[in-house]
Amino acid sequence: MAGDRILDGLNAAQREAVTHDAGPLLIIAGAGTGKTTVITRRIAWLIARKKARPEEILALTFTDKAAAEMEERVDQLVPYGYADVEIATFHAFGDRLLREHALELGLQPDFRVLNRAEQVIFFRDRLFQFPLERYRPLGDPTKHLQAMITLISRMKDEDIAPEAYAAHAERLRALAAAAPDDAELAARAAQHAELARTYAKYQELMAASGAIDFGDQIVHALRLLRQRPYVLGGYQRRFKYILVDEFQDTNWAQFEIVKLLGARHANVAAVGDDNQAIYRWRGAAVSNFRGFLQHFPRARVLVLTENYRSHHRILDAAYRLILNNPDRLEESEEGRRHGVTKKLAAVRELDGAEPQHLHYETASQEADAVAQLIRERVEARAWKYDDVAVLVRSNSDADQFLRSFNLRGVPWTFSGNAGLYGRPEIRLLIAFLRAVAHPDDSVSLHYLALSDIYQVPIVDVTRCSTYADRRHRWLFDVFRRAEELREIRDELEDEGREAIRRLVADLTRYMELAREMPTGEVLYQFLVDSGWLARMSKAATARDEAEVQNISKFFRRVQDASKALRYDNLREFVNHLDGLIDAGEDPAVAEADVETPAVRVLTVHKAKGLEFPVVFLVSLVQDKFPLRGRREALEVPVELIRETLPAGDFHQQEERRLFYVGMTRARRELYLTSARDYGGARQRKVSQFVLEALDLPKDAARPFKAKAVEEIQRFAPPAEPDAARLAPIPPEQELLISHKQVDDYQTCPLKYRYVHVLRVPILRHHAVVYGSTIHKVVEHYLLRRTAGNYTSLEDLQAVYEREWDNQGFLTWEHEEARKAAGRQALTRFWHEEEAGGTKPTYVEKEFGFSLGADRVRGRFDRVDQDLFGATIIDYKTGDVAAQKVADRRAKESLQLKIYALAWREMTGALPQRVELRFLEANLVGRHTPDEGDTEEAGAAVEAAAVGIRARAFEATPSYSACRYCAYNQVCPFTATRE
DNA sequence: GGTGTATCTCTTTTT
DNA sequence: GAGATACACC
Repeated sequence: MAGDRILDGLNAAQREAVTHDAGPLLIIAGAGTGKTTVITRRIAWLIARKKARPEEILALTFTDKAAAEMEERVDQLVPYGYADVEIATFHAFGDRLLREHALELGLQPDFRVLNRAEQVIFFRDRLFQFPLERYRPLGDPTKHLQAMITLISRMKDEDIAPEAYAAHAERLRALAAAAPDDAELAARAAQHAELARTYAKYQELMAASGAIDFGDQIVHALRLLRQRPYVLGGYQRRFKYILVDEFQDTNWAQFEIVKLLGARHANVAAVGDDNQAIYRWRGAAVSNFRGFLQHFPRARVLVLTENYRSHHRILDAAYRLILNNPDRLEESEEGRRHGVTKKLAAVRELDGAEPQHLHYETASQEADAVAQLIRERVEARAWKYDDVAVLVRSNSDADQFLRSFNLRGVPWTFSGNAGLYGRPEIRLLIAFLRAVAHPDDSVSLHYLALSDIYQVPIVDVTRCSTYADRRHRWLFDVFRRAEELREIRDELEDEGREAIRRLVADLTRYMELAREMPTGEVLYQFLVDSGWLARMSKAATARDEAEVQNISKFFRRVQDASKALRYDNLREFVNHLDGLIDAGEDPAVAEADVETPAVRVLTVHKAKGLEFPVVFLVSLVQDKFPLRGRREALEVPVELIRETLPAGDFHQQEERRLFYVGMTRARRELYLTSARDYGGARQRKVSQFVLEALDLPKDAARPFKAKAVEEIQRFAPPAEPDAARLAPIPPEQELLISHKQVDDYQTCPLKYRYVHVLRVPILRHHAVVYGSTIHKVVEHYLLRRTAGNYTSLEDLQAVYEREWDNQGFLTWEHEEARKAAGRQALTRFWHEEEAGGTKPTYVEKEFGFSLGADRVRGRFDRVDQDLFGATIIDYKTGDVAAQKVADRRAKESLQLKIYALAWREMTGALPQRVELRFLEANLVGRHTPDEGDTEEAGAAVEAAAVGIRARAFEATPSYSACRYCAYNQVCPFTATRE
């Protein structure tokens, strides 16, 4: 009988686990101890011994991948091929329950499951239906949206219903009422009340539109089992045996489901390793381990410690590390009672080298040394490339290594989790789709025109953009009428003329096609016509191949997404895609071909469950690994959390477990590497985990030197296609420059080029549109006042109505709310001015002064003069919370520094004060400028002028610069991954 | 030891 | 651009 085969090769503890007859069972399976083997064989054993029929067994996992793998291994073991065992992820299982009982739960039977990006869109589309205030600021209504969605999702992990949250908020309100002096408590009560109402509203709206989210797949299923005893009874009778994989990753709600389903037979077997719990941040409750023993006090506990992966030197180091975590199961009361020990013993890899720590001077030396070592060892035939894995804590740590691998000719694959929409080939396709769907999207058209496919000379594109921008026309219209517009026609070279003609003809044709064809077909046609398809089919290099795979991945997404649309047409699709991108969707780039041997670079999280002969854990310095802990923007109130929270610094403990996971991936060799300098100003300390694992003294860092030449090579800027560089502006020629130009150049020279040189037209952001409307109204009032004319409040409001521009608002509710807020701010402004505001000396006063060969120009919103001197005032509409912030903004404003300099240049004296008047917040930021400010202003202007004259427009991407840049969708250097 | 300024980072991933 | 932290300075 098959029994022999099922127990073949198992050690004693494994055999016990597999053949455990009935009753609850907790299997604590350390890294590499054959966890999956035990589960799959146990399933096979239960069937072979007729303990249960296949359909009476339920096995729950976390990932689709794990479920698929388990299913395959069970199939191999169970002779008759009847794969009726219910092997599913928690979510898939919950989903099935819901679909079978949708009506009883008040759900539409064909409900849709929204992913994160779709949730964001759903919420944003209905943002103004939510009872929000504090968490929906009008200047940036979606500011807290992501945080609220995360909060709701965490609430579901913890099995906290909207009513429970509301009750908590109510308790806080009562407490606050009892303590009227505690302003902080009152604020907290109000915030939670707002969030609780929002959570309830979210559930209501989701139900009304027939949608659920991933969290609902668990909590609705839980509700079903709780509220419908006959449903619960049915499943309890059916599932005689339940197995849970990766038990340390279950959250509270998931364990509740397991408890309910297993209540009748109590044949629940959970398998996991508390030392490998690395998903606390998404709700995993390590305390479920202890919870299991409390819920099933008579549970059998088996500990697997025979490790089939690594040799003892690696295992000992990992154990030394993990001993530093106080909260381990083996230290707990329950753990002791059951004699849990987690010290792993090597049984296959008998001996090997101690894990090594390699420390370097700089990050690039570290990366280079790793690359070189791998190469040497491969050339010496000691390793193969695909024996080696480089594990990083954060995706961004991988860059340096990939660059070094390129330099040394080491083949690699990187499994990141994003970046598809950032690939140049995909950006181009998206730009194409946008240009066809929205002829007024000049940014995309601009990108398309300059692309390899159309190759319109940059001079010609710039000429057309500038023309379009000055006349407020679409770039597309200017292209289309290039032959008629004399200013354009006479200046175009033949080459440009032909390229533009081709571009316009193509786009027109695709617009026609898009009227009837689904998006996928339009895109396909473009790939054919542009010659890409032909090029793709003869992809020669690995790079080409990656490009092709990315394109086909995007293609599949296009087809998936168009299915979700009511009408599959290009416009709908592009709007949908823009929504998704805006909501943060960014699929991973295509996985590289696994057949070519290559070093695998991946995050430690992704490496969980995998093993490699050689492992490098890299960038091991404090604040990188362990990464500094960050709190969630909105947190589940601790009072509502039912699981026992771990004691002490649990962030650091989780990082340590993650490090443990990383170390225990290695079979034969483990290298821990670090460097002193990672590009910041500060020296970095070697990760405490390295010292703990290797039992090193605190000063164990030993620097190495790299060769200077290699250093220089690596810092060489990436080769940039030299786009018809124009001659610099000679020193004798005057350069006109404004504070906005200086500011843009400082932010990023390439942004400066987009805005002020190429003049790529963009849609203005609602906050900008709104700001300029308010500005105009204020200006109208002040000008009249200076001239001695009275303006009634009604007239002021009339001007406001007339000047109102509805560009860019999220929805009409947003527009209405903003408009009302503006009306209020203007009313207040009017009252204050009428009640005795000083009469302005100048309004909208132009200024200009020379700084060397440069001439700085601009315009003061308002200048008030009195006996003590001048006050320069600039009006703002932004959101400022406190006086301190307003003052700081005034103090740090480059604009005001330049204004102060201008005033001194023109009058000989510094203004006594500069002010930022925040109209909506009703705050005034004040600052007294000094020589330091004017010096700084002069230096900033000069630095920008030098760059602009030299036409130096290299991008300086950074998180903050790119985040709100209007060009981040088409800019090849953007630091945003969207 | 307290305060002000300089510096750094802005994860991890599944359903 | 915000928020946290490290460091310098008193």
